[in-house]
Amino acid sequence: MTGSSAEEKSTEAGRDFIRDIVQADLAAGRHKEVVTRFPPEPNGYLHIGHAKSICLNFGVAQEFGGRCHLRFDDTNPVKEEQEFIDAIEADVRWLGFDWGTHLYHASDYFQQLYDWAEHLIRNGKAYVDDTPVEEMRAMRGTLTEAGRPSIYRSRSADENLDLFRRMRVGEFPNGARVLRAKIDLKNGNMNLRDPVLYRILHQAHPRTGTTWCIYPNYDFAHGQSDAIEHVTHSICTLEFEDHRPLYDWFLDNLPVPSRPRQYEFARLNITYTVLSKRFLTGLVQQGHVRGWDDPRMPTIAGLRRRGVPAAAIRDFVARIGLARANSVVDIGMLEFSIREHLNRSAERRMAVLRPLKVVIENYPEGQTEQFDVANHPDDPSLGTRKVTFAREIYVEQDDFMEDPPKKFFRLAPGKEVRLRNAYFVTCREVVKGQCGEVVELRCTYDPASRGGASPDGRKVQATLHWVSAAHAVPAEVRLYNPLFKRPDPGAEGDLAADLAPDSLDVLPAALAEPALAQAAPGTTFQFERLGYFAVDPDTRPGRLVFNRTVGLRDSWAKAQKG
RNA sequence: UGGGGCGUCGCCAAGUGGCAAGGCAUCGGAUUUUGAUUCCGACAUACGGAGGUUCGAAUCCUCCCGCCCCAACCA
Repeated sequence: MTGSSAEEKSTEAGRDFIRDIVQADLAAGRHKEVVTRFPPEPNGYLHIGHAKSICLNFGVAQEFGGRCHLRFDDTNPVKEEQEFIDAIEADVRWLGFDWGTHLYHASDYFQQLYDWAEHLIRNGKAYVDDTPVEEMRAMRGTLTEAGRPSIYRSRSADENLDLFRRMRVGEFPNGARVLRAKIDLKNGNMNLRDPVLYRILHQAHPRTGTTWCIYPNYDFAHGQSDAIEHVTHSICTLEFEDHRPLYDWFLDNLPVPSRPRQYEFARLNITYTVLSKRFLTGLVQQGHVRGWDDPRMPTIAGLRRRGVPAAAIRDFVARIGLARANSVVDIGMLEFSIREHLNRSAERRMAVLRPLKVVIENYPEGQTEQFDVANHPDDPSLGTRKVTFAREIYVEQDDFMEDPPKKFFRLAPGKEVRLRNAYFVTCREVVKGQCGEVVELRCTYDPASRGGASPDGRKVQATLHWVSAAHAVPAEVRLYNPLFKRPDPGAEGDLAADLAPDSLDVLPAALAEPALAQAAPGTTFQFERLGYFAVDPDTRPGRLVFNRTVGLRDSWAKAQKG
């Protein structure tokens, strides 16, 4: 990892309230070692919001010499799948974190949790309730009205035990009964109004198979799992704040081996982006995107395929900070971190997205020559490559205007520009097609400007990228725009209505310099003057496919719009 | 009208009684064979509002306003 990234600074000085708490706890001797955990539910792919949590949990453990567990919160087999488990592990690793031997699953603790449930029952703190779902919901009351007890609330411990055991062995169908904690039906906190602990689910589990037909829910599993693993700081997002009293209630009423504490932080939101697993799942299932790893997706897999370096994600997370206030981060922040890393690491190449043919009339027919070109302007260690020049080349359509405005520096009739690393050329003639469209430029070059140097000190206003017509290799280039057409998707109530129709723009006839022909999937380059592009896994021999990770900053384009 | 949180520059975010960090964005300017990068400079008399305590308040107190979360046998 290089340089002055926010990521590194954060390990030195960057404080946040979580790290303050951990440090204070360690200093006070409350724990001899900090233990955190990242607890994904394997019901979808990880997204950049999870990356914030991953960086936090693994980061804190790393910084304070503790450890971070990867624990799957796999308590709901109707939604969870092995594919997601595998993808999550791969994504966390790719992000650069290592849980060592500390891979756990809530399902590892099913027996212990079950025993603890019986413990509550024996102590009169849990009961089996036969009330149908609808009715139970109604009896829980509302935000302003207290709940009412079910007629089953006063069952004896023995009867509850008997019923619960029969639930376990599969005597009852789904939904017939649940196990509930007996807490306080009048509490202002809905989570304390006798929450459900176990439900009957005749459903095979990815890990425990058909061993169980009753499953604990989140509240009954999470805190106890933390306690079993001796997690010291259980960090989650704000919406779980109301669950903390319940989290603590279980720890208070069960013979758990340790006493973890829950802390909450504000989840990540990004403009033009939706970070809701439920919605992302819908995009995939309804075919709005090509899959979980579609480069338009804010998933870790999508960002990776798009060409975003893991270090850029970590850097982004470090830059946005951590707090308890809800906030929406400008997508530009993410783009900044991406450019920051790619600018340093990506080798430069030339590629033309929308080719416009140029014939250099005074360049001898059949002649070619090669230039040695630096792979990186600021990093000689990245070496050089050969770039072939010839009489017929292609430039970018955007780099020519027949009738340019005052500040347009690029090619225009009679104008001279530099071809990057090659020669100065002057546009002499514009060749048009049937409909008056520009199909070709006839130019002349100045042999004295070889290599792009100014022969007599004269200036050109622009330097253009180009490829040799005879040597370039064809490529498909995929440009991505935000998935949503407004910065606050869903603000009007309908997320789907805010989906942008033009989030994918495929350019099938791009041309890349030959040095790109063998580029391996996953590699990222800067196409000079255009942006950063990653080789897509769809690439096959003879068929290059690139994803635009992010464009270069473009003050010209900005001025045009303004 | 219940419970739990949160409000500091356009966007993140430090600050926890002593005279408002930093980053992104933006706007100038320098350098430049990428209108990129880099570099320099500008950018909150002001901390949701109103009172109060204090020599002194974003930081303490009171009231008010606004926003978010909670009524799954999801997590």
